[in-house]
Amino acid sequence: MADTKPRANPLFLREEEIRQGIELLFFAYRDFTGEPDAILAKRGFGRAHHRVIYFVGRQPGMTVSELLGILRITKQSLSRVLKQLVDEGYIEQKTGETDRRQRLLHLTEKGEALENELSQTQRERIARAYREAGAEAVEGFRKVLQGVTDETAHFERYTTKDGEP
Amino acid sequence: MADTKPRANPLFLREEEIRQGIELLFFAYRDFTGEPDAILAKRGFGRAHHRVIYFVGRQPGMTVSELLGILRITKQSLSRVLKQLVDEGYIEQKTGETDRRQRLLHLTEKGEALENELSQTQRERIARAYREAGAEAVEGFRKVLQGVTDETAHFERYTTKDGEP
DNA sequence: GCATATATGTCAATATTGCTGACGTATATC
DNA sequence: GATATACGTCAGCAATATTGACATATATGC
Repeated sequence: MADTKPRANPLFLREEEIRQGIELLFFAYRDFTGEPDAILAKRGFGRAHHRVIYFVGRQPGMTVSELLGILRITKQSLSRVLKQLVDEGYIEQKTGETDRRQRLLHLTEKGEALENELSQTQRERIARAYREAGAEAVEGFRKVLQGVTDETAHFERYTTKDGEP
Repeated sequence: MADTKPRANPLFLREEEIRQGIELLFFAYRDFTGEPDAILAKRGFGRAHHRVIYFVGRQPGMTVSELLGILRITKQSLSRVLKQLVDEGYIEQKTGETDRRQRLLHLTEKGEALENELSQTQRERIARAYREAGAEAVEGFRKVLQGVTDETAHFERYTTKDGEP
């Protein structure tokens, strides 16, 4: 199993390469969430609040069901953070016009301000990484991460929406 | 702020591109941790146990301090999961020879078996994504994720260690 | 050799975020 | 009118993180 001559065993290199990928994901995610977490903590919020604010900001008028599908958590879990965000004036719920059972989610001004503050650190981080790596690398980054992601359900519908704004 | 003609505003496209990066990271990480989480749940473990087992398997003989530096959690948090893993026979602690205060961490056979089972799903996922995306894309993926990661401390030391096995 | 620093462990209290199960209300649909 | 769907809520439980305080063993500097 343990070959001491790395050059002699291409499978070892492959394994090493793959494990580097695993670790890159871990470290990148760890550092990526660090700064927003600190901002959130000041307001008594956590990462779950960030996710809700982010996706509602991304797709205003989103329904609760759609959000649940993206986050892949239970409605009880979502309900807790969503209620807080509504109660504290970050998110508004508007009754759906075609289907009055729906509660369409929107950021308030206060919510938008927080969204901006939170995602700014992340946007800067990504922008810097993109700039330093170059356009070609960015395309590779996208291809690989798409491949890592499950090709199912909401993600597809959600991400292919960029065609028509 | 809201330009309705996307083509006319290159900054809008850039923003869109960057937000896609944010989302790719979120979705990839979400799906990447899904399978191991299910395996862990059967043994009464969580994601934190996985991280410990993974990194100890990656660098046998690692100290507790080094592990803390990688995970960036408090020693109390680590202590809880580490104690469980030691008590249940997944990890062994050996007193350091040069520094007897250290408790060098190693996987037992049982620990290696679990490590393998857990990371296999992730290795397969990464391997598939790499295969489908191609070598050049992989290089881009690495460049960008390195850029997203903080260039500090333990990560550097840890990842540049692959030169001498 | 003594003071101090470091590596590690532990107890206690608290917060966030996830889960399951059960139940309720409003609205749509067949 | 029966049934399904969208959403909300109460209650309890578990995993993971935090802070703060304190303890032990060993290393290191003077």
